Amino acid sequence: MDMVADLGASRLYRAPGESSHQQPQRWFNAADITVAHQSSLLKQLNQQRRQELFCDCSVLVEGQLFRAHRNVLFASSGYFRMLLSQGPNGLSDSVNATFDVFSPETFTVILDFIYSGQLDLSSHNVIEVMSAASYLQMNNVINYCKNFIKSSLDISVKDEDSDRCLSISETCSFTSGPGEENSEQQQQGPCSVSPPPALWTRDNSRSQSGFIGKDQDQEASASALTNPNSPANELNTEAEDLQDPHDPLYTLPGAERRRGKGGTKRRAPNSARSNQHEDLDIQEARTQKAEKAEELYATLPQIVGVIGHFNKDSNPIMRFKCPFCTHTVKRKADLKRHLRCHTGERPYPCQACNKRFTRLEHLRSHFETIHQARKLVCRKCKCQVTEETGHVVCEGTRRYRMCTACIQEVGCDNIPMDSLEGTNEEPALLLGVDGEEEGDTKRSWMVNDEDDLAEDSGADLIIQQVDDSDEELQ
DNA sequence: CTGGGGAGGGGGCCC
DNA sequence: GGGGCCCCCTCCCCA
Repeated sequence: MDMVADLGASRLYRAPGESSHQQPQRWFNAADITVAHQSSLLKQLNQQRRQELFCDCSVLVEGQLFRAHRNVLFASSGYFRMLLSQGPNGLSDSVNATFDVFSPETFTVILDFIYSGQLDLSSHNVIEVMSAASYLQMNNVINYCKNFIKSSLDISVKDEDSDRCLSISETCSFTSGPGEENSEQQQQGPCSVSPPPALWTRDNSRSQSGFIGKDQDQEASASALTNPNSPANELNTEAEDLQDPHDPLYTLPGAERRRGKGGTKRRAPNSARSNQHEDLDIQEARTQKAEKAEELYATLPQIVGVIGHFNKDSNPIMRFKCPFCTHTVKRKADLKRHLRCHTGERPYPCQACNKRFTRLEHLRSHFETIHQARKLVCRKCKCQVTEETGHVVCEGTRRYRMCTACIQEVGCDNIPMDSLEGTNEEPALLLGVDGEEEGDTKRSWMVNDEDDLAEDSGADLIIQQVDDSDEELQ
């Protein structure tokens, strides 16, 4: 094979047996050759695995036996790296691993990915695959799952792009590195100088550039897949790598909040309603988000239970692991609560300012602080006031208290005072999902305290605990 | 630029 | 399992 051109890092080679005067010439890129070789090697290893040739590692998943090569597992999974490196060097005996925290079907997907670079994800298996990948410390698989979920749920991007909203029921298949499909594409001609990007193939044949190009994160991820030196492609050896806060793919809704909080805060409560179309889009997106979050929750119980810790008697303690991060909790209910920070679900809207919250207690706290002026502290001089001395001042939907002295100092004319005494206005209500008043339990934090509320009852404020879909209908 | 305070969010845990 | 409380942390605003 003659080297005919040197394009820096990318060298071109002429195919064997072809002279320079033969037409048409077939040029080979050095990267193409590498990729083709990797593909061929992986294929070979996969064949050996299927024929159980040279397999020196047995993995038992819920009673089903998988045979594999320990060096392949070692190179692919931080868990196996840890497991295999604990054994004596030069071990000739086969190594066994047993798992009960994920299903054989899930491990099949993982193993197929290890040996082919293709990850068969669907809405039905993505959570379980992600959880298993997290357990096995396979960062690249986690990232693919994140991308899949991100594109399906569109959970972490506030500006919902309807073009990118994929149906979660669609099946998706990722190809990483030198897969068969890749190599086919690469041999299309001499023009392919750079390595082909990772394939994102979907049933509806969404164009890869169209999808990836809209999101730099995804683009980075795609290039990382093809670049063996990319940090995202490096195999994880550190536990903390599982949730890298600097990982561009790991955009927590919480992080989004922190970045965008100021903007949201500055926005007038009703400004969002200025554009009816925008409103409808947001409502539609919220409905989708809530539905998909529900679908996500529905898949959880079978996969998140892991035994990760031991108590003082060395008995295992069951903990529930978040499929999105390394966080574990004792109770499934706590996990469900935690998951809201990943799904972006905010089921508790404040009817006074439309702000939404992940928890009822946060809504309550917000309402009491912002709209009820429950704090018996003068906002100006911070002195303690009473129901009598602390006059409630209205500022839009916001209310706070000021002492008599501060009010006189500022000047009564400048302050919109709350005309509470003798008002006939409706007290604040907490309504149920269907718009009816809820029982005493849920009303207690707002309505039972009639004495406190008497002063604030001028607010025609209604708080509803509704789910998204209900709210959209209003 | 910096520190304090307000507001919001998340985790642990009890009822 | 849900509700609620407490605590801590982060972010933003403002003086």
